Amino acid sequence: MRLELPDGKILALADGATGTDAAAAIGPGLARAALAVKVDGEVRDLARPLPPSPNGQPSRLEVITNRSGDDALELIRHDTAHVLAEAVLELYPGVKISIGPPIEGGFYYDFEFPNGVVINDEDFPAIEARMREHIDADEPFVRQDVPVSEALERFAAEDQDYKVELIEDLIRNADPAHPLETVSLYTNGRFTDLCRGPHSPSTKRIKVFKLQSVAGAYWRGDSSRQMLTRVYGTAFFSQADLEEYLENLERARANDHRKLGPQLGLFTFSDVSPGAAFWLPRGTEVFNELVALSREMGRPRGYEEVKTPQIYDSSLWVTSGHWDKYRDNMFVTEYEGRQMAIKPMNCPGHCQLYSMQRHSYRDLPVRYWEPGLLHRREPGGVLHGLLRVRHFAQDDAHIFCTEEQIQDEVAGVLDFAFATYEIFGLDVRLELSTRPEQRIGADELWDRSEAALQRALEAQGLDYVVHEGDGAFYGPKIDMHMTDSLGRSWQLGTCQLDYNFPERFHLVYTGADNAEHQPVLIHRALMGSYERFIGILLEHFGGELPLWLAPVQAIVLPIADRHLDYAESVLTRLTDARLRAEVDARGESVSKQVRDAELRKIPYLLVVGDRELQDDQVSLRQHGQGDRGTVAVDDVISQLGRQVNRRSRA
RNA sequence: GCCGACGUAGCUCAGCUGGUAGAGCACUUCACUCGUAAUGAAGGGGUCCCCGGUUCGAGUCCGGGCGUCGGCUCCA
Repeated sequence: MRLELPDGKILALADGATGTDAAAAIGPGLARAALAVKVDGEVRDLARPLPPSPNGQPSRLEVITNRSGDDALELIRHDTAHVLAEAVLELYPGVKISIGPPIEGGFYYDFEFPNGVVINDEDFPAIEARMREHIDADEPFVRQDVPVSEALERFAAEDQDYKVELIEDLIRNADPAHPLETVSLYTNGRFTDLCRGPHSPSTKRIKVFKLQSVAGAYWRGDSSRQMLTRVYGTAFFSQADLEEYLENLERARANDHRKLGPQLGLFTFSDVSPGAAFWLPRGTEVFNELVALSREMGRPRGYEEVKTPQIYDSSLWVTSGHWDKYRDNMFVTEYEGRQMAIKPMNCPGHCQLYSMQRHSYRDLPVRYWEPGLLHRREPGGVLHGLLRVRHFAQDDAHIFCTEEQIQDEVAGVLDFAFATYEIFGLDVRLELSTRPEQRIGADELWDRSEAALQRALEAQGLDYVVHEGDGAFYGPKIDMHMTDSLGRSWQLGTCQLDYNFPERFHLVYTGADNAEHQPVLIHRALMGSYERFIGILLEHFGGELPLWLAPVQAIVLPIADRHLDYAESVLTRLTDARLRAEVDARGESVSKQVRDAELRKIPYLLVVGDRELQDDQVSLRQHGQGDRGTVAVDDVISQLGRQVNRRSRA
């Protein structure tokens, strides 16, 4: 067989040659360092025969070593997961093992511990020590392809119910034309696991590893099933790499908005209202700037601001379908014998508002925008700083349009979204979510809606992934996602196409034919919730918000008390120019004032002393950039003003 | 909601095996009036998350609740 190496050379080997043979043929050093081979993109064990190339062309072959980056890390992390299971089985007799894949940054393994056994991170040292023994023992990973019946018997005999279930599912899900005959098992030491592979040659290839945390995780991700104990860990080829990884994690934690927010005096939380932020004056400034941005950008795009009630009769929620599907997640109240609910979303209110007017086709699209306050009864376990709250405001709009206008409107929403994200330099990922199992409306309407959204995405040549079944109960949607400081993904914007609410609310417009027609509804939010958006922004900027958004844009630092009057006069001029500024009047040393202002990440520090006072100047210092020299007060004001007006990011 | 951990001053944390609470920062006052990342001294400040229990005695042990954190499930 012929193989093409990364440098373009062609390697000829006998048929049936293994990955080991290939590595050895290239060089003895490589053979020693080899962990696996990658053939036409598929990572395979060294010991396995290389697959015949599909079309007579040479297969592309790459030998994976510890310098192969993620491919190599994934291998040893998967190896480490096996060693973890091996150690846990020995230390906790009766434990049932389920699955243990490599993941971004590490691996996990899920266990069911025997009754009454609870483990936590205090148990890690003992488990790690046992793992270390197996690694030092240099146990080879041996692959065996065995008949399914044999595998089933084996795991049933060991009471490994989860493995039995996995094999049974593999059998069930196999292509009927090619029923499953064998499954692969990997053995290292006395431990054998059902596993697709691949693995490195032996446990000795794991250099450094660390168990990180335990967590609960449902078997097969199904909340109606057994909760297992998941142990997370990671592995690297060197101690230095591990340490760098841990330091990065630590740094990311410093950028956590839950830390930055209170630190910068933006918001806090209190037990008296879990899941709802208390916005301090500085945070409220930031919040209001974002609302102003939405308003300012929406106006020329034809959005009209409206205000709708917070609390509605349950009949409205029955009409919208929320009463059936989401009542448990709404705050319900009652007075004067009427059942009421606080709005968890704005759409029913906007539909109600639309329905109370007459609309001509000439008026469409109607675009109602409202930075509406919403409350959702989120279960306690899901709350997360500003990113998942019970009380929040959305930059929510509802577009009522004709079917012919859908393409343009969705395109307009996407343009608006990208224009917004561009201001902050945010990269978003697009997801198209299609009809969920629990839904309202005819399938034919869903067909049209999904197709329309897909066309809009493709017309603009945008990259997106499809999430089957993740749509809203009333329509499919395009979601825009961002990642937080710890790599978790959060939805910001959404654009949802809905034929259902217009029908349920009997929405109409008068067409050119003087007959009544039903409009289509587009739900959209771009920042998502202002709360979540601020959380993401704080992490994105590491707390160093751009000048236009900074809660305090400039602080005047008097060198001595005799400069206080001058400092105050500079402050007045800054404030008159609509800049958010302060004077540090504490009488501390300049060094101390500078330090504190830098820690508060205030963009500009204006130091004033005898020299500046004389010439109507300030000594300008920019956050993180140091001294910028002496500048006339008027120049500072106009310079900052320009920067604010441009909403520049620098 | 589920699994695990945690909950001490505004913040960050210390408080060993139960004997009635401590530091740094912040804050107040006084002195210093200072030229770009911490001037010094003194002082005020705590239902040790809440409710029960064990005990002569609970911040510390036990049970329940609430909240937070890490995950899982969910997220209109």
